[in-house]
Amino acid sequence: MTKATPHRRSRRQLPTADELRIWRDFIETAEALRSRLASRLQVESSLSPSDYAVLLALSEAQDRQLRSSELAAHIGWERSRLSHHLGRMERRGLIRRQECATDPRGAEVHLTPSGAEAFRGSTVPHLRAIREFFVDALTPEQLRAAGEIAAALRVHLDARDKE
Amino acid sequence: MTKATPHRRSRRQLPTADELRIWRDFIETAEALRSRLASRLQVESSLSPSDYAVLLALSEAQDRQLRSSELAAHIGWERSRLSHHLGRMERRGLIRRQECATDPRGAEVHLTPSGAEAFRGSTVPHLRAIREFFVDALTPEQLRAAGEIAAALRVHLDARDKE
DNA sequence: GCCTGCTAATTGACATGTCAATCAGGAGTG
DNA sequence: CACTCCTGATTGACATGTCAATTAGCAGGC
Repeated sequence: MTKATPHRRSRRQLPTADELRIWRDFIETAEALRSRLASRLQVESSLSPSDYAVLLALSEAQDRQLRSSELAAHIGWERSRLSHHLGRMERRGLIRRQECATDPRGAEVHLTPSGAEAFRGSTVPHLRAIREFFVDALTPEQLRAAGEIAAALRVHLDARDKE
Repeated sequence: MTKATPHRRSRRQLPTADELRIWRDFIETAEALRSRLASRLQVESSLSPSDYAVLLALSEAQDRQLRSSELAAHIGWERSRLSHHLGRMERRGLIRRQECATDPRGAEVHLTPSGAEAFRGSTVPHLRAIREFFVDALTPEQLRAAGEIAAALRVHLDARDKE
């Protein structure tokens, strides 16, 4: 698409060395954060961030249960990813799947008592790790800027989805 | 949380709802960016970002070869991850491993002509995607702030490594 | 020469993720 | 009802990553 020219840099050019360096710092740091948080949580609660996201959504849900597709939409996962992950979580006794009453094709995902317990136990360590690794590293202005940057990137990505 | 806080927030407290929202936006957006870039590159060049990182390091190396451990240090990977990845890349003909002349334990990783070719072909699409998904989404001030945020997070993480 | 311990790298088992294919049950149309 | 298409969800094959164990060779002390 030939777009009206931006007032800023030309959109056709490749990134400068500076821009590239920032990109690498940004993406590698985010990756390092993710991996650090994951290994911390693994030790402190035997849950991965993915487990946590699933359990969080279920905990907040009406009756502690959700249709599989609602759950997927809520946490923004592809269906097959969720299916595989639920299979693993079910084997570990964190959740249970049962046939949906209203639609025989569907599955209801239920939080088990053991899953609820694991979730409770991991909440504080999880939040503490986020503060420690992320919030404490930034000044209040940087934190605000981080939120704005994430929002801008998200909007831009979503916009490009539809084109 | 009603807190008459000093200049900085107390380090013991859990994150506020705002802080938590920013964290989630940040980490999920970074993840979305990574995945978007990966699938774009897969289509345009049949290389993953990991492949690209390995090929980039080798391309810049003296004689287009590196000791396996130097390569790992250069791109910041664990050894076993690199070993597995090199195995896959070797099967695809992108690199070649051969015994190191000076230390029989070591391996030299060489860029093959086919690997060099794949790398050349993927450079422009790669850079273009970075501009499109990342640089173009941000104002110059946001871009600068992103660099500073990444640096601050990195420093903080590294500092916590040593404690 | 023989231990002991260190370093380089690989391996195996397993967790996680993607993609394409599949299965089963609606739902609309003739 | 028969046909076709859509939707909900799972599955299998395979790519990727982590962790712990293993293989192999170097190096120092005795």
